[in-house]
Amino acid sequence: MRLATWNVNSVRARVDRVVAFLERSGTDVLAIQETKCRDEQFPVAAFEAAGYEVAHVGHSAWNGVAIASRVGIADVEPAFPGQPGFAKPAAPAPSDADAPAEAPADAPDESQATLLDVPPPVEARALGATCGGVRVWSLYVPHGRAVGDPHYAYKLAWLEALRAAAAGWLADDPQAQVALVGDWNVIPLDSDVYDPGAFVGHTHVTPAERAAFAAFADAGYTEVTREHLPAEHTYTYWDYQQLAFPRNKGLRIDFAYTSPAVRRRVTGVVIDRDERKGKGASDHVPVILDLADPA
DNA sequence: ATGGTAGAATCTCTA
Repeated sequence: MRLATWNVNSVRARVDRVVAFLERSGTDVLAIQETKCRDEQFPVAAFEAAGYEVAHVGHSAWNGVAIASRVGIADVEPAFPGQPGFAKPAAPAPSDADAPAEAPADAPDESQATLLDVPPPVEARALGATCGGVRVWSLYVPHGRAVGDPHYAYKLAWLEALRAAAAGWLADDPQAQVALVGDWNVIPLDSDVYDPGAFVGHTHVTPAERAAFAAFADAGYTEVTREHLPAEHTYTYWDYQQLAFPRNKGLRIDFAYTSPAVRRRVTGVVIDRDERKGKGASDHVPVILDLADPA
């Protein structure tokens, strides 16, 4: 079975390219990130015409994750258990000068009540489905924006919650076939970035992010793309700006953590670097795993 | 020349 993951940066803008990739590569299951559309906007027909079923979760023009499969798609979950939402920081309390003088002192504070009563919205960043016997999770880890930004704490909490869920799946069944694939928005090693100096003080490289990423190994998972492609400066993403791709100023941020039962089946990994070429490319390229039949 | 790209809810946000 051929299992791939690809942050496509808008599935509507790139549907022809994505379907062409599926057909050219012979991919059976594709985990897609950054679809940038709502469910009803997803171009399902083009995938179905090529022989793939699609599961998708998307709430807006941001985020959005999907799985396309030609080997079945079952038990779809639009989030992982315990997936945190992003809570906007509370607005600063109005000063005395701003408060209306006639407001009764015991008036209920509705904004505070809303913050307490409504859980933060869970973003469309994780979708699970069982395809060809493998529990596949298409993951779009929060970017973090900047160290110290509320989105940075959210990113760390999101990764830790995913790790806890994934550890639970293996505890329930040590033989479980699980693949956690996608855009992790973490640069695990200095050799995964064109110039570590360019990321000093930036997200993606902080010890906390790297520890959150490495914790999946402690939970029993193996990052099989590095296992099969250990060469330094093997990138999966090149920024659109500043001629990053022609200059090969890339990042390695798309990975596949697998359970032991899947790890044993991996016979090869390919990063489809050529997919970054030409007009209309995503800024990420597909990462492809070949899996032998289960023992 | 102090930007530079791309996609989307485009008098601007996100990456």
